[in-house]
Amino acid sequence: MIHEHEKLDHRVQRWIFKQGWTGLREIQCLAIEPILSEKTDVLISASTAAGKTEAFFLPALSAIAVQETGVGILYVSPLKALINDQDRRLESLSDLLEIPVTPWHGDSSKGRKKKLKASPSGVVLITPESLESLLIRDSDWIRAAFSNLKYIVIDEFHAFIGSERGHHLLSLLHRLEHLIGRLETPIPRVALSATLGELEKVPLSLRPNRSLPCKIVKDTHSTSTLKVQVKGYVNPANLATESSNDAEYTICQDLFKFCRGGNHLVFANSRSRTENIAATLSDFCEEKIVPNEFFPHHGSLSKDLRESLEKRLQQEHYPTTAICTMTLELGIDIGKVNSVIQVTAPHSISSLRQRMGRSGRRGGASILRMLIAEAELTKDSSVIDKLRLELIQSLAMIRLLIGSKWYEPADTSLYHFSTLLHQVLAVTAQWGGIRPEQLFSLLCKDGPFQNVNVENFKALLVHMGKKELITQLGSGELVLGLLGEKLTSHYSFYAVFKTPEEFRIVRGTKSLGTLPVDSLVLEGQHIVFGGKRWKVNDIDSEKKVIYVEHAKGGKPPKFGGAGLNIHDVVRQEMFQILKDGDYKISVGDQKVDFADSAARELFGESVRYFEGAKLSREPLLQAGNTTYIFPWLGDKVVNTIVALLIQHGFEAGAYAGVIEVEKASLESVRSTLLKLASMELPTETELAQQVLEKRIEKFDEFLPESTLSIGYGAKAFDMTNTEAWLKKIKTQTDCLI
DNA sequence: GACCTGCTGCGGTTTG
Repeated sequence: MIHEHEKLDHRVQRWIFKQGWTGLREIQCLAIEPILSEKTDVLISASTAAGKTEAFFLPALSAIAVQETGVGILYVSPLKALINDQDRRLESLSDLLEIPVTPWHGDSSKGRKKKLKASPSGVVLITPESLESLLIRDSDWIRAAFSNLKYIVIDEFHAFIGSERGHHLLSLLHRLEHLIGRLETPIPRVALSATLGELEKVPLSLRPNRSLPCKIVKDTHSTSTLKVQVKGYVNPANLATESSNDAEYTICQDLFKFCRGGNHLVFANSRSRTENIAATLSDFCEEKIVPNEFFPHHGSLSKDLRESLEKRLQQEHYPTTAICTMTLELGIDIGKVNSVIQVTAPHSISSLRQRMGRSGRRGGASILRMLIAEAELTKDSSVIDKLRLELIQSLAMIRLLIGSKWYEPADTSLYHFSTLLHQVLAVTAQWGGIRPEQLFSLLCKDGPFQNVNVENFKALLVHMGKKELITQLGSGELVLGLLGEKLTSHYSFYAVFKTPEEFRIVRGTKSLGTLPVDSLVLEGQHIVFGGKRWKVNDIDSEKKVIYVEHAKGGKPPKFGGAGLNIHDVVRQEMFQILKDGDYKISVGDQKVDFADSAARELFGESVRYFEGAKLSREPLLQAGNTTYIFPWLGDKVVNTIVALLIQHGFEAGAYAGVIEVEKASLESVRSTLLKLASMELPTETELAQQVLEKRIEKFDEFLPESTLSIGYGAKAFDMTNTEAWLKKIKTQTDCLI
C-alpha cells in the first residue's frame, strides 16, 4: 500500500511532493485503487480535516488528466460557500494539470459559466438546484457536455441523506445517467462524509437501485482524542426575567471565562438564544472596557456579517468566539478552534460529532464542554424536571458518541411525495412530454422513489391532472398543465425545500439580516439582533422590511420552530444510565467521570427519583390527576402511543419522550395499553388520517389527502416498534400476575 | 420546545 501513490499521474505525484507532505494518509491510499478502477461507487468516511477531498481528487484528477473533451468530474455540494472553498483549494493542482475547474451556482461568475458552455471540460462544482435548472433549461447541452463524465462526487453526504433535498439529488443523478445513456454502465458515485450512522446501510442511500457495488473506505485507527466535560447549572425558581441570578447569565459568565483570549465555537441551538448570549457577552466586554470578541452566526444574519466573522475566525489574528447555530457545523473553512461549547442538549449525535470536529488544533485533543441548566425543584415541579431529562439526554449522547461511536442512521421508510411531485413536473418540463409508465420507471421503479408503488403513483398523477399541474394528451403522453407551466417557469421552482417568508431588518440603509414573519414584531418593540439591541422604528409590510435603531435593553425576537426527533437508541441509553445509576464511561478497567460536581448532584437527584418511582420496572406513574408513560423510545414510537390513546378517548401529549395523560388514572391507562397489546392496531396511514394539518413540505399542498396520509404516517409514526413495546408491557404485567 | 440549504433572466448602472 506504501506505493499506491505511484498509480497517480506523475504531475499529481509532483504536486504532493511540493506540498511538503511526508506521504499520503491512510484513507487517501485506500481510495486510490477503487476510484481508478471506475467500476464501483466509493464511500469515503473519515473525520473532519482528514483529507477526504484529496482522497477523491488526487486519483480522480489523475484519471481525467488525459481526457480531451467534456466534463470529467461533477462535484455536488450542499452549500455555495463550500463550492467557493473547493474552487480555491483545487486551484494549484488544477493549474498544474491544466484541468479547468468551474464553480456553477447562483452567485458564481457568469464569465466562467460562459466559458464552460462554449468548451465543456474538467471539473464542475455545482449545487443540486443549479443542476436541476440546467436539466430543465439546457438538457441538450448537458447531454453533450457530460457525455464523457467519469465521476460524480458528493461532498458532506450526510447533509443530504434521508431528506427531501437528498432524494432530489438522487433523482437528479439518475436522470443525468438516463440522459447521457449511462443507465447500463452507471457513472461511479463517490460520497464524502464525516458522520454517517450504520455505515453498511449507506450504499443503498447513495444508489437505491444497486446498479453498481459500493466500496467503503474509512480510517481504521482514528488517533484523535476527545476531552469532554458536562457542567450542570440550576435555574432558580420564581425569578423575574433577565435576572443576573438566572442560569443563562451564570452560563454567560462561565463562557466569558472559558473563551476570552482564544478561538471558540458556542453552539446554542436556537437563533434567539444565540442572539441573547452574544449580546450578554458583548455587554461584558463593554463593562470591562475591552474590545468585543463575541459574535453571533446564524442563518438569518446577512452574508456580509457571516463572512466577515468566518474570515476573522480563520485568520486567527484576534481572539474570536462565535455563538452559532448549525451554520458553522458543515465544512466551510474557518480553521480549527481551541474548544467547542454546547449550551443546552444537542439534537442529534451526528450533529454533535460534526461540531466536535471543529476543535482539535494541530492534531491535539478536541475539547467539548456541555453546559446544561435544569430548573430548581419546587413542590410544583413536573416529573420531567425531577428526572433532569435534558441532562440525562446530554450524558447519553456523549456516551453514544464516545463509547459506541454510533450516529443516527437515515430513515429509509419515507416516501418523499412532495419531492416526487416536484420531479414529475421537472421531468415533464425537461422532456416536453412523457408517458406515465416512462415517468414511473425513471422515478420510482429504477429511480430513488422505490417506496412508491404503481397505485400511489397513479393517484398522484390523477390528482396532478385535477390541479392542472399536468395534462394528458390524446396520445397518452403527459405534458405540463397551466399551473405546472407557471410553477416550473419561475426560478423558485428549483429547490425542493420550503422557505418561510421573511422580513429584512434594516438600520439606516444597511441590511442586518432577516427574520421569519411568523414571529411577532411590533412598532416600538425592543429586539436583539446581530448581537446588539435594537428598537423597532417602522415596519413596511409591503416591502417586508423592519426598520430599527440602536437601543439599550430589550427582548429577543421570537423565532418560530417545530418539533424534535430523538432516536430510539438515545432514549434507550438514557434508560440504561438511570437504571445503572451510572453515566461514567469505561476505558480499560477505569471509569471516566466527565461531569462536574453540579452535574453530578443533578444526576443524583434524577436517579433518586427514578428509583423512588421504580421506573426501571414500571413504565407508568400517576401523579395527582395525571398519568405518565415512560416508553424510553424515540419520538416516532412516542407519537404513535399518543395517537392511539387519543383514538381511545384520552387527552394525551408528550414532552421529552414522556407521555402525559391528563385526567386519567394509572389503572385506566394500563388497561387500555393492555387492550391495545392484544388487538389489531391501525396502520400508520390510518393513524395519520386523524391528523388535521399534514401539509409540511413545499409541494404537499398539491398532494391528494390519501397520499398525504401515507407520507405523514411513515414520517411521524412507527407501528412496528410500538407493537413490540405494547407486547413487552403485556408480558411484564402477565408475569406480575 | 430547532436548525439549515437554493434558484433566473433581464433591466438598470457603472466601468474600461
